[in-house]
Amino acid sequence: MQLNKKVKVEQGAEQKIIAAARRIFQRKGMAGARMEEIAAEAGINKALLHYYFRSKEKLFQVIMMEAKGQMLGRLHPILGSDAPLFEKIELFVESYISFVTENPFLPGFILHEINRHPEKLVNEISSGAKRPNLSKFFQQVETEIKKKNIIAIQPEQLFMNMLSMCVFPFVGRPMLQTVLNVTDKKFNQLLADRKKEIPVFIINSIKR
Amino acid sequence: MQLNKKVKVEQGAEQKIIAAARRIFQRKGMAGARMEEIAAEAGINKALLHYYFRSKEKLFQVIMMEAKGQMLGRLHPILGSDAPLFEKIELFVESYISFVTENPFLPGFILHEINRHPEKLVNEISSGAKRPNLSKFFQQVETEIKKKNIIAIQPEQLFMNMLSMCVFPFVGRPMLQTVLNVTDKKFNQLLADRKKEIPVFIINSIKR
DNA sequence: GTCTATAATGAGATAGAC
DNA sequence: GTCTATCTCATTATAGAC
Repeated sequence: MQLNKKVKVEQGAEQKIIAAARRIFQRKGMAGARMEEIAAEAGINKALLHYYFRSKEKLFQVIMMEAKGQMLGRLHPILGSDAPLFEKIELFVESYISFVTENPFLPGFILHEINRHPEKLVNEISSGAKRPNLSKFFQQVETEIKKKNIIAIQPEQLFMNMLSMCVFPFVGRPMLQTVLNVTDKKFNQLLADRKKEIPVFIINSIKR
Repeated sequence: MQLNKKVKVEQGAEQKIIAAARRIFQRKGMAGARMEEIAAEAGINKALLHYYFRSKEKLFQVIMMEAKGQMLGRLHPILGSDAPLFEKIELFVESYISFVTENPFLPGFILHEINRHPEKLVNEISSGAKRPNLSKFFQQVETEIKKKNIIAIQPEQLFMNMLSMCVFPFVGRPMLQTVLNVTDKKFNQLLADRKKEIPVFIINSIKR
């Protein structure tokens, strides 16, 4: 009895569609993506898209839900952990940059789509992923300030700085690379270096 | 002889169109924008758009060129000036945040559109604005490192950190505001505070 | 210059054969 | 399940009156 014979290497049509839709939607957004293009990318026919996912909107929802879950799902496990503050910062930066390196279009995609629909609040966060909770991290920051281990800083500002430095270089890559006038290779190296550089930069800034 | 009688308050159709196109394109992107919508926003007729600008593509080019010029044009005058490094950082952050506060959708717009067209290199930078030149700034950083006034840091990393912290909170506002769970008012306050907070954060980090 | 009406095209969705 | 052919509608673009 050999079940799932072709599941591994040669994925089913549904999975091929999702993979293709992910690539196209993330690069071009809902409005810019074409069902035709997604079908081609998946190596199948346009009609088949509608067979598996009734409409473009439905297919988009699948991709968007997955995306939000990935972006926000990483926050809580790390920031809510019991690791000491400096270690936590290192873990967070390392983890987030690794993730975005694998999914460079994901942040820009989410942000663009949210801007397009100011009405739909972001609150339906992946309608399943637990709402990110930063309170643990914030408390930790406050505690370290009281203990005079770090300088006074609003935890919100610290978090913004951290996330900004991790994510923006990916979202803004084309602009940055042009302005810095560096090759792909060199830019990739800069990005990789940031896993170590950002924690140092942050900790230098806040420690007493 | 009163020339330009109505130029001030009541702008001509062409200017009304550009202003409307700016708002719509920046929020929804090329693919998401509708000529109908731009016409309505400008308080005129759809056909008139085509009278002034032959096509949607042409109108888009106008807006995009302006946008790139604004984003990149601010770099050189500040970073290329003769101000001392720390002062320059303060000036840059102050100026860039002020500008993005006035044009919150501009960075996301440019970044999204560049992603949609990986083919067209960004090199045609506003086809008129002088190519941003960071060499002065970079030299200054190197000098201060040699003089042991600041710690060793790659100038590129410093610049990325600076720009990231200034721009990302605007691009990622919806996400950040959800995660931080704060009101519009509070978030605006955080953004305003950053004009002072970021320079302190950066200088704390790099100064010896 | 500005409008209304309409043509032309692009793209999502469905029908029906295999 | 998968395809080809087709329908339908939204949207860009033009024609032509005023």
